[in-house]
Amino acid sequence: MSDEPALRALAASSFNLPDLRDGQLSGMAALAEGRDVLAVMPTGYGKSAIYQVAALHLHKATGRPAVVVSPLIALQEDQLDGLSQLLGPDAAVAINSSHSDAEIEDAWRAAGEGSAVFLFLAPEQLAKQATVDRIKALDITLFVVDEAHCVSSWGHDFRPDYLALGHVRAQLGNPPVAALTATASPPVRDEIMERLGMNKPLVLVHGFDRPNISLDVVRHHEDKDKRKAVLVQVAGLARKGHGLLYAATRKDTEKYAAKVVAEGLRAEAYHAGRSAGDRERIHELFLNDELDVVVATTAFGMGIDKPNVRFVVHADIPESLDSYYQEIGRAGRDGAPASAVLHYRSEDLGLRKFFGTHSPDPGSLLAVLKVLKAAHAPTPKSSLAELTGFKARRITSLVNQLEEIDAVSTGKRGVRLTSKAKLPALVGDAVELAEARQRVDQSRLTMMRAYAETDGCRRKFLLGYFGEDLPDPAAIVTGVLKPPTRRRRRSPTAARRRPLPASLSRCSPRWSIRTGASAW
DNA sequence: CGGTCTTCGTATACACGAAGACCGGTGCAGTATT
Repeated sequence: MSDEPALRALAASSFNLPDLRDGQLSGMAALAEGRDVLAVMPTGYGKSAIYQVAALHLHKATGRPAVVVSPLIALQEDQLDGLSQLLGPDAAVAINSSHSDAEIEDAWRAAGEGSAVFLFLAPEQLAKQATVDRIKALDITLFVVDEAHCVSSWGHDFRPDYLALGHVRAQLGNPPVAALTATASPPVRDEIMERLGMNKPLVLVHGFDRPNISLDVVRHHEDKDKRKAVLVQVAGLARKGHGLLYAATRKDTEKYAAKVVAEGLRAEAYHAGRSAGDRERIHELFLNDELDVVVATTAFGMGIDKPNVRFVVHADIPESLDSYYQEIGRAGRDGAPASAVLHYRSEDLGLRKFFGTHSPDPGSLLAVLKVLKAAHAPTPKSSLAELTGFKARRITSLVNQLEEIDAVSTGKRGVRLTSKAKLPALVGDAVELAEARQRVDQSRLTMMRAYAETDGCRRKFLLGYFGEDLPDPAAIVTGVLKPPTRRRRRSPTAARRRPLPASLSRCSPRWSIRTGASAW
């Protein structure tokens, strides 16, 4: 902990952060000492500062950079801008498809020559062995995984390269990992730690309880009635403040947006089918208070930090409480009252089941195994794609599945068959795993459904979901007091003491989780 | 799985319901085309 004063000074001098919040300093210190850190904190809490200050500290000592894996190019570029303003033009560089070859070479050079403190990449870049080799040569100080819940929620199918990050880290010589996320229930945290091969990480969980957000569910029988009620409610809320309406499909975002506009309000539909220009424009308008409502699919959200969002209404149920918490967490960041309302019909669960279900594919698994068996040597994924006729992404997904049952392993020279079992037996195991995953998806949805259908206190339900496995029992505290094992001084927390909003008055305040930091 | 759109049959109303097909989220990278 000897570095703490230096880290504190660096945070103040280089990042304009004279006051650090709970968990920030201990996270920085752990990383600076070479310990893995999992930080679970809402957007705007300051979790990025944890790795940024630590990386700058380590860079000053060694001249070597930190790698930051970040899922969206737009997010990377935002962070690049911010860091460049604070630390100078070359301090942060990015390797992604939005840059020319020349720019990318400049970035590598900046990282190699010691001017770059941060090297940003998407996980797909790390699927290329040449990229991993170049990073290995940089001897990086930290391996940062931003939006780490993507490891669990996107990794299995949508962006399978997330699952390989643990291997990448191993190939890099196991540098300390900083995994950051705004929401992760205990099972998701476990999966992040396992996938990234984290070793006794410092787990920091802060800022979960958001007492200024009221939680409501409106149940409906008929689809038509639900649509009307959503519209009436959003129109009413939007006359008093800005907010978000989440819908499940692109088409519905367009329909709702048109109706909200017909009510005389400023609204736009936002989804991945809109042009990059439109998406950027809508984002800007919303941040500048020039839109009353953004009607969006799940495409809208990551990286959005607007303090005065007054409501988040869901026209359709999300696929998990993790997603729901992340989405409603965009409300009320300024601490003023905000509403989160879920409009629920049990029939809406059908669409979520459709989205979540990925049936196992025994034929494709067998095809990959056959090629590997015939090869007798490590086969690069690119060759596997050629030999089987599958696309590279499909190969990554299939190899991930086979790797999870220890049928194959991925090394520097490619994928090889490591199991001596008969191929159909291996396929059977992989199918069983896929089915188990379907059951997990199902149980996540079941929890979401239970939230929608509970007659009890929803805040208690939500905090129970996220906090049930907090390692330190003292982390669950009574009211808003800090655990007695920590410093007795009460002034900082007492100052934050606030009465519960009327809508939450039925809730037992002892479920208020103020802080939970612990060593695992 | 449920909602929506299309087609078709009925049977003579210029519609209307039933049956069946189809569609549905999130982004990277790399390639082809202006």
